[in-house]
Amino acid sequence: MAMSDLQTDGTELVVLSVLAQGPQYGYAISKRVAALSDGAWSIGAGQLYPLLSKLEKAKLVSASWDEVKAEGRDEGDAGGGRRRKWYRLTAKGRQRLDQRIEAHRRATAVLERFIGGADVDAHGGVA
Amino acid sequence: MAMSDLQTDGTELVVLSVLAQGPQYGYAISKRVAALSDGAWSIGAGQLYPLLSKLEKAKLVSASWDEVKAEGRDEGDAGGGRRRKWYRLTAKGRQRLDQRIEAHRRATAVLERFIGGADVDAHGGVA
DNA sequence: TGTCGATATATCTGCATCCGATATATCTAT
DNA sequence: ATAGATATATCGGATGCAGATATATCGACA
Repeated sequence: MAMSDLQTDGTELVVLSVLAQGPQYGYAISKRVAALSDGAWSIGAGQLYPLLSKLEKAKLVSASWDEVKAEGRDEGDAGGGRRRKWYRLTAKGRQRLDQRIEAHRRATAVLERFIGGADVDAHGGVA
Repeated sequence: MAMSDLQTDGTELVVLSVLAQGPQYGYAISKRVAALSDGAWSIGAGQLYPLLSKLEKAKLVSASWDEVKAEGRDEGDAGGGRRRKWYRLTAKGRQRLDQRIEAHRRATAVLERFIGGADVDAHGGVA
């Protein structure tokens, strides 16, 4: 296992986490990421949709287009455009998420060993 | 700022951390990473040397070849091959390391918000 | 003496990912 | 009518990862 545990698709972990809180459609996912991170993170469309496709092919999520009420729309949702594709986590996706969370915690713990050593001002000469 | 804060060269952070504990040459750095991570991580030569070159060009580290004692070698070092290139952290490199550490801590804190939500079994149907 | 494995540095290259740009279309508000 | 937000999707340049390859020295063992 190479160093890449630190990174290997951090986006996947975040998207899977959002989906663990309930079904969402793509655009809402990107908004949720921005909101939960206070604008610090953003997932662009060019990254999100390929990722969702990949997750769908891997059966980590299942997807379905919603019924479009062309007119009507009596409900109070001020919501936007139609043609929404909803994604929900599969059991397999939930397992993957748990794996990724555990891998992340392990990687963070290991990294702390490196950082901990570096935090202390323990070096001699600085050129 | 995109999601890539989570990753953006985790290798650089690790190498800089190792160098913060004192000057090292390339091969020793890769061994130290393996040792400190209990073999969980490894930095291949194909990744390490280009990175060290990059860090040197960016003046984050300074490098110098050691004097080779062709014969002699009275000291007790059982050490291996010659032609060692030693790297040491510069002041600029130390600053970069501190930045990277802080960025990592921020990113980890944000990620915990996502994971924290996902940790709780708070989703409805699993397909 | 001869060969093997470890030490040591370095480049090349295939693959995947990141993410800005582009395309299309609908809905809301002014 | 026009602009901006909503919504999905693909393309392509830039970058990074990591295995393969190349070269050379040193210690150990038969």
